[in-house]
Amino acid sequence: MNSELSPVAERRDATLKEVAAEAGVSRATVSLVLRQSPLVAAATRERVESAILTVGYVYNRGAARLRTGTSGTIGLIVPEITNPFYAELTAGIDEVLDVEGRLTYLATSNDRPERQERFIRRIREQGVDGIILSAAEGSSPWLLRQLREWRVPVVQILRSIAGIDADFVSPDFSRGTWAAIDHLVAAGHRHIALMPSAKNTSAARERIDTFLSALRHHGLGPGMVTPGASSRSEAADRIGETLISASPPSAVLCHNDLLALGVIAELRRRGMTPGRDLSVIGFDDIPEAASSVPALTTVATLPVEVGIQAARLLLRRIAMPDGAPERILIAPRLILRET
Amino acid sequence: MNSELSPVAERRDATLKEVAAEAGVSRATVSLVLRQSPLVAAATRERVESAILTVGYVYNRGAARLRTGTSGTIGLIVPEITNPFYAELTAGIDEVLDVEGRLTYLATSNDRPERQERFIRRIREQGVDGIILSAAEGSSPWLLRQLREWRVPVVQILRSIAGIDADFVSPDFSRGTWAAIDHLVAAGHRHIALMPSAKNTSAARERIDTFLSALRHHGLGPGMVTPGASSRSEAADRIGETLISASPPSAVLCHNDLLALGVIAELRRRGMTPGRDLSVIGFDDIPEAASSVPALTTVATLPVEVGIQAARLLLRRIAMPDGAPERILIAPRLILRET
DNA sequence: AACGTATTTTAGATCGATCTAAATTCTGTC
DNA sequence: GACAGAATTTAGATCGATCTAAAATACGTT
Repeated sequence: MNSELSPVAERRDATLKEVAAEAGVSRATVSLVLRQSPLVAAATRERVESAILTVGYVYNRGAARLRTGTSGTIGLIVPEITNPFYAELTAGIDEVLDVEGRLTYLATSNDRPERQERFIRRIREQGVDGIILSAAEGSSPWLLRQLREWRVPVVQILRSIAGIDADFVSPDFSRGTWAAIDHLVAAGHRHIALMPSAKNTSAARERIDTFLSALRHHGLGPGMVTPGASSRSEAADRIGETLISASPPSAVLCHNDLLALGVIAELRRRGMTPGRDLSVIGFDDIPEAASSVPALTTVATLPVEVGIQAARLLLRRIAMPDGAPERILIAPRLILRET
Repeated sequence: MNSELSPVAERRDATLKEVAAEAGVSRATVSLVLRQSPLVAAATRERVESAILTVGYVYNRGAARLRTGTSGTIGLIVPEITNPFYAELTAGIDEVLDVEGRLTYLATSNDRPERQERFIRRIREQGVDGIILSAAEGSSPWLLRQLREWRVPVVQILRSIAGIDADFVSPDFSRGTWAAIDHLVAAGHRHIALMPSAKNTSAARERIDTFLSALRHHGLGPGMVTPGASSRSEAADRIGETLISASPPSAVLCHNDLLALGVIAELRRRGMTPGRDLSVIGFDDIPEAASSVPALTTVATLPVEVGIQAARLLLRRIAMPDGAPERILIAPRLILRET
């Protein structure tokens, strides 16, 4: 290298002012061109547009936000992005926002409320136009009230914080649970167990309640709920304990596919055949469900669709902050495979 | 409800000015308090801090960026978030940025360069401080040169655009490939195939080149490279075609675990035993690899670690824009299971 | 050519923070 | 109590856009 101290060029992006100078018009005119205003004459517009290219202009959205109050961004908070369900959901959201020209801030809360609140504070500082929230386990209802007071549009997904009538998009877990139980009962099962999530969320509680009602409706006793699990291996342990109990079930409905796959693995380890010795049904229909051996029977919850609907609802809410809250439930589909 | 037209309160967030009024000091002083300046007297600081709470102040980072030129955000571009590898990588990045107090814009390019460029333009308008990029297939080298000219710090991950000496973090695919081939050769295999990705990326080409060199090194002919695949089912088709060829291989190394799982599924469908009739090795060690039946032998590429290193490197680069480019390769681990 | 109307363009204030340079207040000393 | 020097506080300009209200220009009639 030649110059030892080569001073950083410190080239800042070109601004409106430079474009205006290049095109020989005022800043206000350039601004009008940028916003596609019909006010400006065709010839002027062309001159400005080529000036924009020659000076390499970059729109400064932060500066614009100062006046317009909108940033073109939204925040997405999920418990964990490594869960395939949330990954697909994120893809659905991204699809909608991309065509709308908006950007997404992503954060994973790891189900820790304080991390979630930290993130919310930060995106508020950035001036997000709205938030899609799958609340961390243990989030306080106070949080949602706070957000409402701040007038930040929020759409909740999958999990809803109790006691507040807010926008909400989710698979219809209740309907999915009914479908699974009806199917098992029709197949002759009389002793059915539920393996719930170890997490105490609205989505988990809803499934337990529905499970119990469905069994009662079919006249099948109080119903057996195993201890909760939150990973494959925990699910394997739980099903192991359950199988040696006094009256083991002939079918088990699991909170999600990961747990169901854990159950299957344990059955095979014990030389049992999933689908014959114990029927297993999961929730979600993650890619692995179709390709596992044996293939998993499951309730598909269509995460991409949930994401798309959530994004669309948020956009509507941003446009109409005082409209009535909506509740959108995506109908799940029972997918019969081998277990 | 009582008031039919309840006019939207249009309550904007409180600003520095209001805090200043409440605390009886100037805006400048409040600003100093916010930035933890040692200049301000303890008593004043306290007064300001309580004023901040009582008026419900929200820092406006957009306004600050106008003066400071930094936004506290970075952009992350991945081909697809639904790939478990990228999901874990994202989690690693998120972990680092959370403790650093920064926010992440997430976008998925779906391997479409125009979508990728659209996203880059948008985050530039927002003034991102840096970008972590896993370039879409077919990205032009021009893009990276452009970014450099714009002086946006960029760290590439996994895939690197040719011809430019830039910051790069990736699993050491070459080393992983050697480890897998050495293992197969030591196990007695003489006819080894590679099933590459259908995508033409640097990561794919590197694996093919290394595979060929490794075989040559072991004196095992030119080496057999099957047509590429990019999904489980494509992998199944490809391996089907390969098995009926004149001299079928006794082992196959796959571009990633998803392809390897597709291969295994096809073998089972044909009544063959993976690991005996055909050895199969994947790349990545996604969660499913450990739990599939039979469990998949694979080269673990430690996505979380890659994410963490990439985030740290980007932060270093933002702090020192003109430092020498770094290349960080994460050593993979061969995990022997049943295939 | 003069006039009224319609079309374009612009000057200057503004959004909410930071920065600079200067003003103010506080200390300790004599 | 006056003064130098340190510690604290502040007025006002500034970042890059948008907005308002007014100015400049063009156009069609008579």
